[in-house]
Amino acid sequence: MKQPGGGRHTIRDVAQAAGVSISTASNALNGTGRTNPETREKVRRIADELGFRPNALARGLLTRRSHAIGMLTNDTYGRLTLPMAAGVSEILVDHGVSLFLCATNNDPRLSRLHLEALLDRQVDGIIFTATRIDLEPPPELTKLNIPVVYAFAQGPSGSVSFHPDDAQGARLAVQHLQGLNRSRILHITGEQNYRAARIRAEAYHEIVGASAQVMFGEWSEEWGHAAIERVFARPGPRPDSIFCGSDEIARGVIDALRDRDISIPGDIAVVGFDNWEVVSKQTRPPLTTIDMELKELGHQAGLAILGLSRGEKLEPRVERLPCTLVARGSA
Amino acid sequence: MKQPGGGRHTIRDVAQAAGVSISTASNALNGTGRTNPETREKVRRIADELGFRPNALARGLLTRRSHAIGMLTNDTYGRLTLPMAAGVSEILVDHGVSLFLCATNNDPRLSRLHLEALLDRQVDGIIFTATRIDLEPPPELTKLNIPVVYAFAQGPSGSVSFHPDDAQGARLAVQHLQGLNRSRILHITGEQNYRAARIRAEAYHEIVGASAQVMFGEWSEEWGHAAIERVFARPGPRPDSIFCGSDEIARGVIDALRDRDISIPGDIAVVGFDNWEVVSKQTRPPLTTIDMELKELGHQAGLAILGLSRGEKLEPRVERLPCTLVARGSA
DNA sequence: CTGTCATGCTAAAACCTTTTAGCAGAAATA
DNA sequence: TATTTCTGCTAAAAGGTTTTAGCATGACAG
Repeated sequence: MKQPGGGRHTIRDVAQAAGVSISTASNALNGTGRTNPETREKVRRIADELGFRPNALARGLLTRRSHAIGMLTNDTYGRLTLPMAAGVSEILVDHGVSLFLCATNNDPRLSRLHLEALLDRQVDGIIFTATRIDLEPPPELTKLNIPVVYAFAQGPSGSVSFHPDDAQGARLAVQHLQGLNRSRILHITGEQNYRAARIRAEAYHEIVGASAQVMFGEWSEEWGHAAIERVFARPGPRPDSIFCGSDEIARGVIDALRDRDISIPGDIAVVGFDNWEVVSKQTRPPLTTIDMELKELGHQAGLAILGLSRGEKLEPRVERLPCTLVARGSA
Repeated sequence: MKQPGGGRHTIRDVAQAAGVSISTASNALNGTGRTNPETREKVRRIADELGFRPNALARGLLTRRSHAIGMLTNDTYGRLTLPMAAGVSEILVDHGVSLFLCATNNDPRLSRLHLEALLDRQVDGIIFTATRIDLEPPPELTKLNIPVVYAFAQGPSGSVSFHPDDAQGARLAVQHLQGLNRSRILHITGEQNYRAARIRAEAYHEIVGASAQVMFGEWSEEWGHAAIERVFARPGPRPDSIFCGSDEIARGVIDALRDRDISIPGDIAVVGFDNWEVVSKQTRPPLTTIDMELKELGHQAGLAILGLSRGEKLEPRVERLPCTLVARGSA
């Protein structure tokens, strides 16, 4: 039933087969204009039989809406970007919108290349994501005359951005430990120049008060080890619980504690941050941790860009989405 | 300098500003037709000044090449799919081709939805990827009249597909252990109904010969633990080295061996499979493992689909790309 | 019987680009 | 001088869709 040209049926074919004009066919299919119900049904039936699907390029050219949006991501597909991308895509697909994925790999040249390609393709909007929360998005983005949404990344003032609520997540963790009657809560986290690390540490500090003690380091399992070593090397009372800045750090911490035959959570309870299942489900005992709900964050970003691309006005804001606590064995 | 319509400059604007016709402008910019060098330079200069970039939709409509390709992926962005996607994208971007990422999540409805969207957008080709190597690709794919390439997934006969060379990877691992004078090599791997697991086990068997011993199980750290437990529970000689089917399994194995105060690699050498750095760099000692070169696999798939989309004929084949061994501390 | 209006349809323009065919004028050839 | 060839350009068509303006037809009101 395909055309000899190897291509697909066009609306011409539908119109011809139905014995109407192209415009009537278009109107019938889209429910626009005035059409006799009978004609409409007939056209639709025939379009169905022919397997007609409109050419998105032609449609986009005319309507100036490509029904595609671009996602510019910073890192080579880290574990943070991806659940978000899945969330975004999940929302878009049901609205007939497709997703261009552009990995910029932190390379400005690639960044520009991808951005230009997206503009050439008349994308309806762009989602900018960065793993390193403190990295500034490329300034070109702000001058665009298509909507931009920032996810997990700091947008310029006047923009819409979505973040996990790091402070609330930290409070969740600490309060969970306090609920277990722990009072000497230590916080072992990643690099201080990460905004997320600072926000979490601050929230922790506010709740715990004077006894607060923060150890900044790296976002690695190794640092978890090293930190425990340091804690046990010095005199004074031991913590009865540890709030870790990432699951990887928590894994290092737990392994180091096990090496010292400390019982978890009996002697020391441990809470992580990320709910990266490949880590958190594999520690012994399994890790109680904070989930940043990245997929939901993707949903929100997707909905936002969808609305903006339709011309809806969204008030500029930094939306902080609540984290949840996933209780497993370690606390 | 932008048009009042909020849009971008069109080739009209360029032609007008240069005082030539649209066709001359097009010819000058694309180097087609016969153009006076002077005119050509002038047009190009003006296009540059105006920041003109051709509308990809209009161009695609006419040339019937959208310069976009779709990547249909099975899983919600697992660690296998993503390095490949990065590799694909890396190749494409330099040819001005963009990548639609479609996560089908193993849902046939989503699969169809994404596929239709891709066809509507006139993509120049599709790359199909599946994490579970034994999953059949949707049969719709075979009837398409645009090129399809399979990566990490079994294509139907007559198709082009790319895989890591599992057999060669397994041989690499075993021969490395033999080079360390290990003779009692045990193979702990994942589910037997994975083709990759069977291929690797077979290659291992061929080299090791009579002393071969394969333990199939799950692709998890836990199974690594359990397997070691089982090995140490039974009588008879212990292995002097273990070839694991994945880094996660290897991690479980190493942890279990450490718990028993077995020295690694002194008493038992361990080799993994995947080179998933977040695991392999964090074991103690760091894991010697097989890298499947997924990014390179992505490169190859990208080049293949690019060629096919240009009308080049590629002979149908299953290409197996060599794995490499990454030596760290564990063997 | 004339004028107004609603209905159902269509022709044509528009979106932006590439490409084909062809037109003048100049230069080269016969 | 008359013809051909080359050069540099342009008008127009094409690609597939949506949308605007308008055309008959028939119903209805005055």
